Amino acid sequence: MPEPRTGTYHHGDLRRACLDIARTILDEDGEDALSLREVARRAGVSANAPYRHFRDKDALLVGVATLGFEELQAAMAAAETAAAPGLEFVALGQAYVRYAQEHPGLFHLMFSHPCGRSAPEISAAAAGVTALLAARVAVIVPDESQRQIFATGTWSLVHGLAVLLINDKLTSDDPDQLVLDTVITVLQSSRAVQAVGK
Amino acid sequence: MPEPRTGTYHHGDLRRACLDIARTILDEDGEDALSLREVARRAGVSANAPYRHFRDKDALLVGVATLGFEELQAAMAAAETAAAPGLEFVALGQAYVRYAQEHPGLFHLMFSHPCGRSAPEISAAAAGVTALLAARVAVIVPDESQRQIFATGTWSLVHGLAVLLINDKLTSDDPDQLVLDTVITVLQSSRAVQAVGK
DNA sequence: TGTACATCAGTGAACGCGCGTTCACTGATGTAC
DNA sequence: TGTACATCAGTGAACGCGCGTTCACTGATGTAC
Repeated sequence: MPEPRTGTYHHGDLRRACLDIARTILDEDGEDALSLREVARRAGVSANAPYRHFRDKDALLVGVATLGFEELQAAMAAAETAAAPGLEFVALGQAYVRYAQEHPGLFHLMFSHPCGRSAPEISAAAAGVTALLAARVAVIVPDESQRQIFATGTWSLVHGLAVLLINDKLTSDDPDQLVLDTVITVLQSSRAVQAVGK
Repeated sequence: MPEPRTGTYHHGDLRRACLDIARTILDEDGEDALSLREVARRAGVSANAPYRHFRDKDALLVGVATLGFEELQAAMAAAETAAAPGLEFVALGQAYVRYAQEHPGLFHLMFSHPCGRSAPEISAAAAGVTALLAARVAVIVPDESQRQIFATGTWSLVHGLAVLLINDKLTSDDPDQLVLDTVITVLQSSRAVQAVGK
């Protein structure tokens, strides 16, 4: 990571700086406050310097969203590794919700911005997250025919929690516990399904 | 519903017209396309005529979001009434997801716009929806201590499905079936929990 | 090692745009007498 | 029933703003010889 050589004409790593600044703006002031000009301003650079690194505003957004998915995946993977045996899946969900709460603006951009519908870069990064979930589901749901619906259901559950918490539609002083309680309910159901299956 | 008297200076019911037009813009062109000026334009009225009916742009948004919650509640109530015995809860979820898919822009405004955080009008309308869910939960989950977590979990699940479907993160050619499958999974869990409780 | 030159990453001024909002106004409506 | 007048719901022009983006430019960097 090349430190910006102060005093020089060139910035050092303006692309990276723009991405970081955009993240900060998103989380602190929300999507409406995120403009290319504001990013340039905070980077201490002229209004169109970012155009050397991003074709247009959308390209910046795509970059930030992609970064977000990669970070989310890393956070989830770390939580899964650190989890107590048997609680890996719950840990994934908790990390997911935690990330959303720590980066509400970014999370919103990642999942709700129109640019995410067309950018393959974002889709690829998002696929990393879902793959992580799918792998864990494969471990805890032996019945293959149940896996897809279980994965979709739990992902939706956790995503719904994240979104509702972010938007103050749900309040909890202990989101980790909330994820645990709700996900455990579904986990029990999966055992019930297996029992029924026998 | 007073029809606009064509040819007269006065519009008839500009307030209502603005709300309807705003809804349409939201669903057809998204939140970014929704401006007071565009609403006025489509209503065939001068740019500041809406100010006779809304203090500012936020007031219009609050009005639209409130309308949305009332409509959502009505749609859910109707679905609940029409449902086959035992499937009322699933019907509520299906109606919820269906409404989201039919009105993606509006749904997004209702749940994700900052103005929703401060407007008591919106909170009140949203409470109507959650009350509907809570009432049904009370019927199907006899164990009172389980009700809250069950209500939160299922709401999140259904909300997550809605959001992910709207944003193309999940694809399904039969959303009703998807809701049924995922919610049923949780319903089975509730029976499992009851069984365990005995 | 030194120099010429292509390329890269910035600058600063300017563009047109649509927006929210305000102003002074006027035509339409409805009510008191 | 007719009229004076207050009020309501519009008009049209204008404001300042920040935005995305483009232009012609220049200083810094790195490479070929």
